[in-house]
Amino acid sequence: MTGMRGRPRGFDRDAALGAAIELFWRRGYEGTSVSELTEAMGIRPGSLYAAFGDKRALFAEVVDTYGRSPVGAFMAEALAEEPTAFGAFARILREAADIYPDPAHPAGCLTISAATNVAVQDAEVEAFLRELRNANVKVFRERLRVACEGGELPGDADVNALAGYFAAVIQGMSQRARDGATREELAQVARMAMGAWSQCGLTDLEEGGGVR
Amino acid sequence: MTGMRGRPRGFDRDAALGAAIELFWRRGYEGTSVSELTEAMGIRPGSLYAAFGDKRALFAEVVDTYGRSPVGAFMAEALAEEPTAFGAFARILREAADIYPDPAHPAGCLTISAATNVAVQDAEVEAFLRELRNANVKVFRERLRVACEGGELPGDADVNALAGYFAAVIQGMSQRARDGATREELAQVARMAMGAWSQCGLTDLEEGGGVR
DNA sequence: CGACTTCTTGAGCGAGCGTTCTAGAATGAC
DNA sequence: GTCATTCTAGAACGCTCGCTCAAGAAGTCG
Repeated sequence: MTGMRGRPRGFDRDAALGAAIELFWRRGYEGTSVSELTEAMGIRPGSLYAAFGDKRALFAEVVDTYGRSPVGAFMAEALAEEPTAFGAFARILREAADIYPDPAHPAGCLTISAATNVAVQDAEVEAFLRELRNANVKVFRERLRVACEGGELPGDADVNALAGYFAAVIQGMSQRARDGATREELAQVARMAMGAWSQCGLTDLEEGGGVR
Repeated sequence: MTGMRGRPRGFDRDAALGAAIELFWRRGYEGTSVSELTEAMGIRPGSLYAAFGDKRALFAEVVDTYGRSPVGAFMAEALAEEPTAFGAFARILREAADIYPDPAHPAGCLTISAATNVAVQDAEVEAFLRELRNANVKVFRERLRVACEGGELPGDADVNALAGYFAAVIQGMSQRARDGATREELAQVARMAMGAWSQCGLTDLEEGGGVR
């Protein structure tokens, strides 16, 4: 009962997982086939299923591992470390503009890209992805609520709308990065997006005529 | 050489196309199988291939038809009809908040949903979808350029960034609608998004310390 | 040394994919 | 009527999918 018994694994599990991350990041959940995975990971299907379960479980582990990586966790870190909500969201947008187009890895955010995928047949995976999306919005909302209670935002600020707004912008930045937007363009988008901060759902700029 | 020869078509082509639109709108390109299509359209595969070509051609026709429909053309109409760029984009956002969550049809924008799909295996379809996305940004950019030349915007306004910004927000609104966001939430998002207008890439709100 | 356990290999499973084929049915032209 | 043409119905094509299985290889145990 000392060392583990049986034939030892013949490949580096972490390296194989890294290859899976890269592949899922680039091509999404359903866009990546098991045979592509086994080829990229350098193993045979039997080994994949023995080491990771099935494709769904592997994807879940990929998302989890990515979320703990420096690139994947930058939002959570900003929300936790910045003293003000304004500082946190400004930093998130600024860093997203740096990270998303970085050629060192596939463009955009793995989580957002995977979660944005609308072609998912598998109902369980679809629910999983929807949870990923809404979890992000929920975290934003919570941070904004704290800002309201702390007095940084007016007590009647619409945290729902602000959270939805930032989620939308960030997701859009990820997609724009995938479509080839440069770091400079994304930085500008980030700067403009923070312009909404001064509004907080208070100002009413309805104008331009009553079409519809 | 008078009437068309051969056995006449036994189904309503427009109605069948409408069913295909509904299906592609809900489930995306790759999420919709030909057998699902034939069932929803009430025809057999042979009839589908005879009338529409193949799945790709059918999808292209779906996108085109949707783009000419009132719901699909609201952006182009706003850009063409509103005298100011501000009015056009404000109207686009306002109408998107109305249309995207409308339960009369699948949530969000067919074009954006389909184009956002990252799981597309077929390289040609992927290129087609990318073009759809970038065409939108391009149209925005052009309208903003006109606004610069007309004096509505400062001549050195960053039309690239503004166009990318609005594209990102609108895409995010479509996705939020698909995730169940209400008309009210989207209307708030739209209002906030227009707050960026006053900036036009001039203001610099870099602050919050030099983390990163 | 076996006995036991675990991993690897490679073939192959059933199901679904997009698509095509064959037969026959329904029309206009002559 | 007969022919050419066009559509319909249904079976089936080849392919890929995610996944499994049987056999053997490579270790730790006693």
